[in-house]
Amino acid sequence: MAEGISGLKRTHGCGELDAVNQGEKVVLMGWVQRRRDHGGLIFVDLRDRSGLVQVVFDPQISGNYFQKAEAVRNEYVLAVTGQVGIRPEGTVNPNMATGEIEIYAEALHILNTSKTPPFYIEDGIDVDELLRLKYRYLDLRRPEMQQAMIARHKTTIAIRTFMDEHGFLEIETPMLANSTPEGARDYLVPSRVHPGEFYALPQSPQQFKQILMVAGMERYFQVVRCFRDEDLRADRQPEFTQLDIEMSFVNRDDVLFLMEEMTAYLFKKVLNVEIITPFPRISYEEAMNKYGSDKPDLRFGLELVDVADVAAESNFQVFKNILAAGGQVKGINAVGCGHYSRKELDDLTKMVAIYGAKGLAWITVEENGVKSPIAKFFSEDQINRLLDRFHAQKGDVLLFVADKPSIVADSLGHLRLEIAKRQNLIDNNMLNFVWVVDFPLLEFDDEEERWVAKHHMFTSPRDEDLPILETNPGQVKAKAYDMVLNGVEIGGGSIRIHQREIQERLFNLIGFTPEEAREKFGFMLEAFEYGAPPHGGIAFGIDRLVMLMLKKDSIRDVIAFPKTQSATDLMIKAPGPVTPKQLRELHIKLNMPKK
RNA sequence: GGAACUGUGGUGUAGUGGUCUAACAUGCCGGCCUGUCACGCCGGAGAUCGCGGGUUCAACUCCCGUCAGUUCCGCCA
Repeated sequence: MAEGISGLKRTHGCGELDAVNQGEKVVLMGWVQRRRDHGGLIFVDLRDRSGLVQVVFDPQISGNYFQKAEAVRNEYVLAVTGQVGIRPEGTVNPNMATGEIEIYAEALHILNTSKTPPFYIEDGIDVDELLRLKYRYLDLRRPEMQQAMIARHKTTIAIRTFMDEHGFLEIETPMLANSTPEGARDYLVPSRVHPGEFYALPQSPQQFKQILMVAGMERYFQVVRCFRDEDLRADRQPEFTQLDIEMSFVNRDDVLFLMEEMTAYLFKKVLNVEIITPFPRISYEEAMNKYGSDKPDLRFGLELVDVADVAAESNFQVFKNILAAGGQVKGINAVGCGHYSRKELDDLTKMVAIYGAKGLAWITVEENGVKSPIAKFFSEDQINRLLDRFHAQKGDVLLFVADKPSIVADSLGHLRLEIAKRQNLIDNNMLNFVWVVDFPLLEFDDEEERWVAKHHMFTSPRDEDLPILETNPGQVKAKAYDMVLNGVEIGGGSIRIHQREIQERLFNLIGFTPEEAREKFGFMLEAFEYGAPPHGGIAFGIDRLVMLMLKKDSIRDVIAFPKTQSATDLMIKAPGPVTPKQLRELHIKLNMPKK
């Protein structure tokens, strides 16, 4: 049934046509979106990447091709030859970009037939993710997915243009690299030539880009795939694309200013949106204190407020005990949630329990006074001070969590987001950029009982903190920075260590023996002795960036072939078994758990 | 490693222990129709209710296990 394309040359995209093309003879090629057979007249909406156009089969004009059009079904691939015409009075479709015109078909070639697809190819479908991923080639035919791929393409093109214009070189770094200590699990690749040895797919080209600075490349970037063998989330895939950047002879602000300029350029090029620069900066400490998060969403208020002083004066033993043990008592004002039922408050309690909070105390502000299970532990004056501090009005409810600082921040930080969502406090059209700076260099890992790098171990401490590096590691701040958009971390980087002596001190601090340091990073320590320039950089998550640009909820919607939460590809069925021969060549013997 | 939600014709859903011999919409197939655009009208086909076990006189429905998808916690320098 399918016919060849011989002698036919496509003249236009379906969506490119317009009233100005009236009278033109065109050849269109595309897929059948829908067929409406009226017996004596057949309409076919033909779709290609550019859009839709209505094709009319009329026996007077189409002759024998009319009978052929009767056999056409959804997703058939057609070549239509015909004339562009203005639609008759009263038949214009204002919902269609090409609704003023239609194509009077003079010839029809069926280039291919199609089975009935498992789901209809249109935007806004409500279909199981499993089906979409199994039939990804059909899912990707949907206009919104095509738009996502186009936006992604525009983003990377704009990145390359901007970087080129600012003196950056795109340099490729190896995919087959080494497993590194710290950080995420590596994807390993067995070496056939070196039995028992493995490459690792890069989690990021961190070391290579720093070596490129030592190598005098001065300004490097790369749009690069990175791999992390960790569990997935809506915004985390095992392989993801990073815009990796490194620059020599710069300080922190040089990097921040240039990256703001680049971000504004991208949003202008891709979305035609003006971004105001410079972006506000907020310290890690302030972000954690006010928003309970190192990636605060500043599109709304609902700041966290410390009430330790009032709690300490009260008779509420639960709060007092936690404070005595070094904990915090903080709260937020859930504005307008005063009507919440006991059940709704219990649901919020369950929500904060996810983040480790053992309870949620509440004070509801009513017409005359407050209602609260904990009010009896507070004097009237103490209650009034609390209400003042939160600017609480009638109809509000104050929500408190008392626990160790990390749990208070985590639970109230998420509660803040939840209340904002419920109360519709988030303007979906707002683009709120912020730099989070002055991260701690290190954090203490309770499990391993040692200091670990918060960003990574090549991040430079602030110069003024160098003297206390060994004596008070917890107080040392890093020359690190994250770019946050609407509460999502889209980029992170730092000024790096470029001196062997400081790098060795850091390795030592995080518990590397000199032997381990030499074994894993000897090449870097050595390179630093050959005139390493001061340098720093940043890496952006392109998937997340495009996701936010397009207001999608998952990076899967901006990745052509993403994986499911269990890290499988449902279309190609990866991962899969390999043959015994392949295993033998790799000197690998499987040791599977017995079922 | 853990928690929650979901799984019923191709698709999306309804059905919470017994006329369920599984309903509705859409899609699909056939017929009619020259201005539709989610075309309309008439007719038809299509489901061992994810899989395995258990409880019960009786299970789509309750219980246990398991698989898959999603969201989240841990994890993600």
